[in-house]
Amino acid sequence: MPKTDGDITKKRILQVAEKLFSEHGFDGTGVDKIAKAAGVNKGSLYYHFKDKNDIIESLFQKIMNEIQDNINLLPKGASQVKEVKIEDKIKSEIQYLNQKKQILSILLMETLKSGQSMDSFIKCMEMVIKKELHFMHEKEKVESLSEEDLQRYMVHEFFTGIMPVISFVTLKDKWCNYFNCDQDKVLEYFMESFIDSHIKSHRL
Amino acid sequence: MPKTDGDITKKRILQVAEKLFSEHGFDGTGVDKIAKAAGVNKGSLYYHFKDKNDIIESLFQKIMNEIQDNINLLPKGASQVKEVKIEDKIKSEIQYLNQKKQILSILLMETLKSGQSMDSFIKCMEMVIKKELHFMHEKEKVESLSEEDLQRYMVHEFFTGIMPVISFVTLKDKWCNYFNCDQDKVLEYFMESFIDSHIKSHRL
Amino acid sequence: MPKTDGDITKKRILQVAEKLFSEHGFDGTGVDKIAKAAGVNKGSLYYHFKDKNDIIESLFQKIMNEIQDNINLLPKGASQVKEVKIEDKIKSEIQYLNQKKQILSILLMETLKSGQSMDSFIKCMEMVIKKELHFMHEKEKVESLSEEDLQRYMVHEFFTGIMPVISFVTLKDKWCNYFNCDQDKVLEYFMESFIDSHIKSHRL
Amino acid sequence: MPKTDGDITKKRILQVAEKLFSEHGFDGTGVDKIAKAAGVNKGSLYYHFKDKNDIIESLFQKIMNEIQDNINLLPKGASQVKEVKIEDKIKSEIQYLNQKKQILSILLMETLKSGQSMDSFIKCMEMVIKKELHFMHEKEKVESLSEEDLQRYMVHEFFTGIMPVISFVTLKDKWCNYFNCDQDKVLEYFMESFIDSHIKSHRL
DNA sequence: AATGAATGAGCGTTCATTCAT
DNA sequence: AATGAATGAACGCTCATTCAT
Repeated sequence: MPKTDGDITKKRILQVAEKLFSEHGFDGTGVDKIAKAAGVNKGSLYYHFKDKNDIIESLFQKIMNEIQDNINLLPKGASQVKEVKIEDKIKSEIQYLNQKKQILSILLMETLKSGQSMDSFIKCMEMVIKKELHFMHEKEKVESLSEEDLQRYMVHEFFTGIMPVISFVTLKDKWCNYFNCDQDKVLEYFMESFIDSHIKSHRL
Repeated sequence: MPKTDGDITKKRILQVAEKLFSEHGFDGTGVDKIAKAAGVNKGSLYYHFKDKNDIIESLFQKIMNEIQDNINLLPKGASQVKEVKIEDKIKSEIQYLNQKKQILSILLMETLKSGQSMDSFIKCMEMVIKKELHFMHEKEKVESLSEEDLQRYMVHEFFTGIMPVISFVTLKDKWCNYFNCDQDKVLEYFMESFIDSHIKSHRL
Repeated sequence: MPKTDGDITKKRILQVAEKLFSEHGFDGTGVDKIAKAAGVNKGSLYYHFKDKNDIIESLFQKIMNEIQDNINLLPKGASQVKEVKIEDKIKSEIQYLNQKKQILSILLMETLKSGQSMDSFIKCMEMVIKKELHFMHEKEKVESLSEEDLQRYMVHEFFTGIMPVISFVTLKDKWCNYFNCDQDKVLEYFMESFIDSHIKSHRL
Repeated sequence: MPKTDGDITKKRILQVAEKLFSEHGFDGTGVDKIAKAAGVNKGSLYYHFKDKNDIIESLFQKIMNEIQDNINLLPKGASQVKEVKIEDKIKSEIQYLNQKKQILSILLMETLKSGQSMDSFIKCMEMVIKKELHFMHEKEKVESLSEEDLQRYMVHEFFTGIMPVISFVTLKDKWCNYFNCDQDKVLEYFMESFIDSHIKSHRL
């Protein structure tokens, strides 16, 4: 009985799967539970996705496409880099990644498994860093970078720029819960720290 | 220090479990596989551990105890903070965490699951940071810190100090594989970055 | 003779189903695979056939009808029994059955299942034998046969006449593959054997 | 709760599986049904067999071994070929194969599927024919046969000797049911036919 | 301390079938 | 006449766990 459009069903499955995977991990989430939570029959789920892996891969593809297409880390209202205060820029970046924290958790969890060749998290973050790079500097400058300088830049941005922020958005809830402290305070502390460490290192 | 056969078996199970959990995640690793890889009977495994959870919890306890007891981040040969060059100190820290990267991956993976109350990774890192804090400063100074300053310090150390390093040790293999680059080079780049960002922020 | 699109679709489904059933058995062939291989929608398949069983039954009906209507075991060109050399007659019989080997395999497989009441293979072969009987002898002679003599004849023809030939057409490919030998050679050997055994028994 | 010996369980599973496979085919028989019929848990079944295929393969192995080891087609009491009347020899052969009709049906059904590389039925019958060959003739004579003569012999024995008998034991129940006739009568008719055709061809 | 056997619930997946459009 | 979507039962198989020996 096709009461609903197929694409809507597919979207609902993806939404629910993203939530459940981020809550219990990929292996910890049964297909039954996804189907039930999405309000669809298990067989129907397999009409839309060839297997369980296809679900997580669709999720990966979705975030990749979104980064590729939509990313714009400027705060709303601003249209040029120079107009923006660094604090606002970071805040808006954190805000964006915070919206994506579910899929980011999943990506990170899966990439941490050393026994499989998954590297979507790195691939994804590579895109983010390169987008940012092209966004902040003139084309010629970027293209004149040596392979080695690029790697140096990537390592720097990934491990001391991206990872603190990703850790923050994916772990801040548990952090606040564990230390029984206020989310806003922690955000404030994190901003200070991040500016003092990673951001300062840019300006030198 | 295992004296009986039973303790040896138990130790072997834990070793194997740590390896497998870090490779395929907790939920991705079956008890059968642990038993087979450890060369013990499945029933025997249940003689030593009450259930699968007991295995991972033993692993957590083990790393906690180790941090509590053994941690000494001074490079070999040095006995006082001032004698040590900051580069050597970081290197020795990375070396130590690198040895523990399996259990750290597991801890991080499990803590990333937002749907369960696991926070061992945070608890563990709290211990590391506090050890370090007491190690670097005089007792009175530490105890005179306000609750707020402590949190500020914790946030700073965790997100911009610990997390870059943990990310590095747990992801460097995949990073090098993905970018097809040399481990030593990446370590060098990371050290530079880390000193330039987190470490510089200490000295200001 | 299909005049409408629907009949063409139906025919294509039957063709594909015959192929797939003979390759993987009835239970080993999914409706999805038939539909996909036939290039039709699964729902469409259920428009033409009420269920999966209906497909195989249509196949059975088709071969029954064909035997009833078309069978003519005389080699082309000949119009009377006496004109035909026995070797040619057998060859043309084998040729005919060889064309039908797919459906024959299916019939045989299904009839071998002792747990269900299917006996289409026997029914089908009964028709073949009786056709042959009427074809070779005068009507009165045939009708004068006692019930017992008929059974004796049927048993003889089925088990020592039909079954060797059916076995040959349905298994010769695997035979040649297994013994790594030439199809033509095997046909030659079979012809000799068959003439020496079953056919000789006719003439005595 | 290991109340019964493992080997007994395994044997019971094989027994039941043989029955069910011969009744409904391999694909037509669910693992659940085997387990239930054998009175064991499904999980237990998978303790003894690595997968469903392993069950059928064990069955194949069993009949192979049996043919290899035990086959003795002489009627009880006789110890030499010459002492035995041909009728008795055939009868005892039919009797033996009749005991094995379940596995023979399975073998034949599976080998009839042209889409898979299974040829156990042929392999099995090859063994039977070769055993028989060595049994009937002196060693030197057998070994002096040319490759071609051997193939000729194999084809002859398989298609006009073995297949009629196999067909008889596997289909006689359905035959009698279909024609509503007596098993003993049909056996009698078959014996006559078989002697008149295949057996006569030996003596010429 | 260890083993082999068993258990039942759940896994991911495919099945034959239905039906509104 | 055909399609896409859905359904629920069943599939083959693995899971964590138990227990008599």
